[in-house]
Amino acid sequence: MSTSAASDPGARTRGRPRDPALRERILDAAATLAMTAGIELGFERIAQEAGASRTTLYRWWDSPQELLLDAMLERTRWSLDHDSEGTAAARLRAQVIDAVEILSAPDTGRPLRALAAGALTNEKVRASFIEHWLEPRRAVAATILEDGMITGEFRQDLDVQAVIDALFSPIYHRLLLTRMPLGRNFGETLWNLVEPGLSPS
Amino acid sequence: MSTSAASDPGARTRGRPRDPALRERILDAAATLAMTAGIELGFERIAQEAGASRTTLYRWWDSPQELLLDAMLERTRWSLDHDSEGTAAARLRAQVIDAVEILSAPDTGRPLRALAAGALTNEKVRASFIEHWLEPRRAVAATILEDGMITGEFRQDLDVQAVIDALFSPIYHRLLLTRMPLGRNFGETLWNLVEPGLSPS
Amino acid sequence: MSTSAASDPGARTRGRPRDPALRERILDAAATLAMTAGIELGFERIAQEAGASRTTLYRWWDSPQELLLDAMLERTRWSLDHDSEGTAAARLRAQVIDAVEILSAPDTGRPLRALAAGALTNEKVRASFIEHWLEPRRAVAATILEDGMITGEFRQDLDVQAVIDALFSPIYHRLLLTRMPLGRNFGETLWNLVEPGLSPS
Amino acid sequence: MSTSAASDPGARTRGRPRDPALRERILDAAATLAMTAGIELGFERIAQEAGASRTTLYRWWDSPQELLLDAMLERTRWSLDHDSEGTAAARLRAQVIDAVEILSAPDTGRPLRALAAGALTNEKVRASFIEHWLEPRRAVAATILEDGMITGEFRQDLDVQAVIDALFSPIYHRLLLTRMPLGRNFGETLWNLVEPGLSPS
DNA sequence: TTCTAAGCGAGACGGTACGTCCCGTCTTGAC
DNA sequence: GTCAAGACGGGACGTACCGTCTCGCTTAGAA
Repeated sequence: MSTSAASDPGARTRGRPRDPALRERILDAAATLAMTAGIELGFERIAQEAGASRTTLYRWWDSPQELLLDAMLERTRWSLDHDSEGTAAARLRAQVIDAVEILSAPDTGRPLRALAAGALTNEKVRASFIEHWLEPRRAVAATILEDGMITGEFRQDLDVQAVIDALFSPIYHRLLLTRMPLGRNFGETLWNLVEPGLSPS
Repeated sequence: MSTSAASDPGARTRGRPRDPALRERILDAAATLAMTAGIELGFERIAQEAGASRTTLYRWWDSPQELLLDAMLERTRWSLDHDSEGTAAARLRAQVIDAVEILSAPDTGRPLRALAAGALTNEKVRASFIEHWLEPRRAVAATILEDGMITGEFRQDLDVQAVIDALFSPIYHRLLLTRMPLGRNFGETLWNLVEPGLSPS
Repeated sequence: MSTSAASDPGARTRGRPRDPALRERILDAAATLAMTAGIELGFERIAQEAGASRTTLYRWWDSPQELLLDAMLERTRWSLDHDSEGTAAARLRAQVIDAVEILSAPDTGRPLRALAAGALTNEKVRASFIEHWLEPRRAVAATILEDGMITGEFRQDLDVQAVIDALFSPIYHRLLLTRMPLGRNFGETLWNLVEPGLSPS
Repeated sequence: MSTSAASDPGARTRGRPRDPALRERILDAAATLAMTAGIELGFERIAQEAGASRTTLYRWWDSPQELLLDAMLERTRWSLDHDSEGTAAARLRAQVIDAVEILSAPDTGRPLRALAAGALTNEKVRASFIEHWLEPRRAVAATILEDGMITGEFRQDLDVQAVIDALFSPIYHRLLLTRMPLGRNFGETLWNLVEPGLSPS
């Protein structure tokens, strides 16, 4: 149910059609609540905030966090598109810096905390979160890394996943747990630290 | 109240003294539940498991997660002691490998997930978790790094906190979110990746 | 909420309609418990006895005693109807004897004790108890008394409320506090005692 | 334990003697609380108010209400002494008027409500209440009535207990349940109403 | 003086009921 | 078929007292 945003356009169904505006209101409400209020996200509150019925939420989503994930996915298009020009190093560096920038913004970072909390609590949420949020972004980085390995810009024997972990997980770590400053330069610091390990010989 | 494990030895108080065996039973119950069952940790279940009264738990802890943190702190002494011999690099490398080892063990990793979930939900839990779990371990690594910087083994201009993030947060990331394999070699891979960024020029 | 037994017949409301059978089961449970067990009446036990959820009781009543009052009001129609034939004296006398009879029956008297205990503890219960239980019955007696005063059967200067007190409060007193025998003749004794004070000159 | 105010004077016991001042403070606290606050009387609050330990209260009384009864008995000596001069009618009339006066005073009436509530809830309290409070006062009235019956001032066939009920229970009824005005004249009204039923033929 | 019994305060502990919150399911009527 | 409204069972929460207990300190008479 969740994250199946599209209702197949050709599907001519009987009965009252789903209200698209309502869906938007619900997603908005979830995003707003996740940003302003704390972590406590429940169908009850979202429904109230959206002026919708709780029943409706249950019809379309299995948990508030999956709902929130839908909201986040529609509202944050970050770093799924990227330049294909320049060196692999430059492109990867830009990715890291972008990530810091976006995750430090409250309207992305805050809901992400709620999402992460959900992922830790609920296995299904975790799977969705990885599949629809983390993995697509890791894939972009992976592509760049593999490009660089092919062109010889990077070492041939890199463990791609480990590199991605080293570059990006510190950002999530600071956002979610330590709350250390996520300033502009943190991305650069991180890159400078890991970059030497990428170059050949 | 929580994490104030210290039993003031000279404190001759009036009133019935606290039952130490009971405390142990409770901490055990929490640790066990956190390892076997899922994340859902509640005073109700812990009390039942420990054969204690729910009221008693409320008397001593503010939340199940703080209770669990106490249990973890008493049961996991990991990496607060470390050799002071060998090169800084070797000692730091050992730290990373140790961390992987211990966090991948179920009786540490599982409760840690519950703890992290609590930290994301409850600000007070987060503070305690950082103060009593994360920070002491980061401090050890920080000391080694600073040693290496003084002896010239590492670059002078390292951002110590960022280095620690790069080395350790990937482990937590895999444990908590991606659940990618946390095998023996992951520590080494990580170290090999970051190490070049530590050496001077 | 309480004692608003009225089901507005025309009220076509949206939402799932209230289950009338459930309501009956709850009232029955309360009445039964109040009769058999002691005074300790709690939502917990009533819910269990009725096979209902505690939440449901809270939805409809503010206290177990108000619930019980509802039950009593629906089950005891005593002395709200009365003959309008015969002398005022005869009718009043019948009222008193009736009262003794009914209050000495366990299925009315026992719950009434619980109700009175509630009325002493909880101001709201007291108000309801007076409004819905005591007052309507006093009103009947008052009407008879006033009839008699108009026709000259009784003295003109009677303090109606005081007469009612003298005639009926001894019954409650015996039921609730002294537990002295509430036999058939007690009503007659009482009547014979007070009656001389009612006649003119 | 309760209502055994006197420590047998000859009893020379070992050990620390009971602190009489403390006992007074506790009784005072109970009386004060019963007068000002509502009905909710508990050992917890009394102990706090009296600056005593809860344990101490449990040592000496079985329930807060029994404690309160002790307090009332020591503080209210009402109508246990009475004139033995004048006609029986005059003396009985004075008794009724006195009762109204005293029960309408807040420092007697309010605690009495708490006491009555306890009597309805707890069988032991009820027994004590009747034995030490109600019965002694009824006995005085009974004596007067019997005097009058012997002298021929009253009818020979009176049901003494019923007469007492008719005269006094309305006062308790108003105090405890209806809260109708308990003014000066209520006693007289009551007397005037019942008195005709007492005189011979 | 020392011993011993009791009074007393402090506080731990198990336990019960409370009233609330949110959850997930259901049943209805309206669109 | 969608949606709002709302009843219902259920579980956990955090709190308030309750009654019992185990301490240590104190106060006395008895040995």
